[in-house]
Amino acid sequence: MLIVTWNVNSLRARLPRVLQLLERHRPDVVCLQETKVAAEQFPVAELAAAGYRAEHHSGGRWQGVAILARDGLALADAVCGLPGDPVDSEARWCEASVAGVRFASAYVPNGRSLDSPEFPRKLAFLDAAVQRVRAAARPFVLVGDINIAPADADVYDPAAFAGGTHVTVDERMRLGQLLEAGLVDAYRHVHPDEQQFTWWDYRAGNFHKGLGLRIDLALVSSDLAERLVAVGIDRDFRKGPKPSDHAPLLVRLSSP
DNA sequence: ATGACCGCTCTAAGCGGA
Repeated sequence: MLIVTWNVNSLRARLPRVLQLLERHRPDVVCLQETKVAAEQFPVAELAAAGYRAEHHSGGRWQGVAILARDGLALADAVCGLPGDPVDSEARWCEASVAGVRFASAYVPNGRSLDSPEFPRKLAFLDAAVQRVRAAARPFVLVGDINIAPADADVYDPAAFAGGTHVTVDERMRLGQLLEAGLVDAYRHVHPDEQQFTWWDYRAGNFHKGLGLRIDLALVSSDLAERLVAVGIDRDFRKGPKPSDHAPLLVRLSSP
């Protein structure tokens, strides 16, 4: 099973690149974040023509998450929203089951700055995610733009991020709780020592300078971690015409 | 160099993103 997670920064603006990804990799499951599309504008027909069906939680101009399944795979039991998230007006979490695996596509709040009200809101979202993961049946896959760099090795310049979001003890403690709940950071599990990023600021030529963060994660339940065959980041999708500022993360599981 | 982008839209030198 090939699973992809990708923050597309607008599904409407990125549709050509999403279709390119579907054609190139033929993934079984694709979790999208920051679709930034109203429900009635979700490109159902275009995705169907490419051989995919979607469940989505769409919030209009901001946020938005989706789960796509390749034709022939059962896509069932979709649920929008994260129980326990104190903000229910933002589309940041959706779940669906594909081929017997429960998937959550998550777009964790950015947090903006440590003194912003958005920062405790980010922590509260993460607390709710921990509760959900503890309660969820296995096999379970939580993927998405988690907006936390797990370790300093996942940051191009840790000194530059000191005092900022994405690297604080408060955020990393909650990521640790997700792992303690039985999830495995699939990229780090397969690549214990490599430094690769999933996001690079559009500005300042940061992508071409290699200045990025690893903040898009695939967290798989331990029963699935045994089946990890390959985990990679397709940097080609950060290149070329109208790229997202995130690159897709690809996770391949062997057959059970 | 505390610079540089991109997509959204109540099209504003506005906001949010990370």
